[in-house]
Amino acid sequence: MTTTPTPSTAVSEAPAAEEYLRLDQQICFSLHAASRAFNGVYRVVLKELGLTYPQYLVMLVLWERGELPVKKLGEHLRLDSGTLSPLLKRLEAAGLVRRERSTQDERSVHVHLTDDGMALKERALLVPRRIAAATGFDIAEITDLRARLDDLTRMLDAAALNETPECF
Amino acid sequence: MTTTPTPSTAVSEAPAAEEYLRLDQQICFSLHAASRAFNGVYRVVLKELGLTYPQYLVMLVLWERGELPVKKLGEHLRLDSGTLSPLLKRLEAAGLVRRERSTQDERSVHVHLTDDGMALKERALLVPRRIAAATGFDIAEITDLRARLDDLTRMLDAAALNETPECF
DNA sequence: CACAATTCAGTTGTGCACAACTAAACGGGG
DNA sequence: CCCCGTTTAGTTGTGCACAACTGAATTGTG
Repeated sequence: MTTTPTPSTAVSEAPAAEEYLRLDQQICFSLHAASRAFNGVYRVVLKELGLTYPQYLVMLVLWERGELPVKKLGEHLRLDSGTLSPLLKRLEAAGLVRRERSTQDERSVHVHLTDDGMALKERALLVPRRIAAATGFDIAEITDLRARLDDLTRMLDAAALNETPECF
Repeated sequence: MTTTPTPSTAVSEAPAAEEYLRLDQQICFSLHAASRAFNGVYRVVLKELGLTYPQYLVMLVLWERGELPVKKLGEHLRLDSGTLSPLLKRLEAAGLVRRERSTQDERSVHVHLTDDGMALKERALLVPRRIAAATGFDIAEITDLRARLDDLTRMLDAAALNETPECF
């Protein structure tokens, strides 16, 4: 195992490909694991608010922007109606939002906060500090990591569209 | 932004908390979105191998380590049996792995690669380069990002265990 | 106006993540 | 040897992600 650290002018290119496979294992696994670890901490912190992590993301957008059609909500969160429709129904069942079909355009459904939904924001204000404390990162580190992740997302989304059939 | 690094004796603490909420929205959303974007690119690339992204992660471990009990596989991937059991059944149904109960310890189930499973590695060797091309990041950037994400995961896992009930 | 294409939310089906639980097998202490 | 706590997979139930589809409303074009 791992017999050739620097293949250089080796007789076959197989070792290089194997190393790529190992690196790939590392980066894709790291991102996957970090996302799930993050999710796990939020799960604990949000439990007392009665929210899941994706529900919290939806509430964050609504707290900041007030009221939005499902379509816009999906654009902000990079989620489609297949995910949002049942999630919003659960938030509505919990009494945090109301969904009302627009009178101007009956195709679209506008999501409003209820009084309970707005009130929940006060309790949610404590969440970010608990999360920040859990990461142990300072503001600069968090901001930098965020920028890097957003770059990554942009690149990946662009690549998914092009679907680069021939890159080598 | 970040106008009040130390709120101290301010007249009201609302603005600082709101900013934290906004920053929180940014970082938790960024990680969530990056993970899903990554997943999406893998989904496209792995489609021709007939693998999902989590199935690919399992195969990567098996390609590198050969044969493992479910328990060890779960430790490597940070996944429990509730996720792995049905996933492994699907891989077995696809003819890529075999699951066999250990004769030494009948509680544990060992996961082996089949010939098809081993053969699939050859086709998978092309995957990492296609992903790397999609990110547009060079090796150094990927390695750095990976290190940062692993730090984050470690911190979050540690915090989840302590569950820091009073941090402020 | 009529009709085709588009937009929007919702539904269905598949797979993953995880908590909570079950059941079988193991292993050590009386 | 037997009991009891532990370990290990597996099952069940809930929720999210997403592809593929449906159906209603809207818009553009002849």
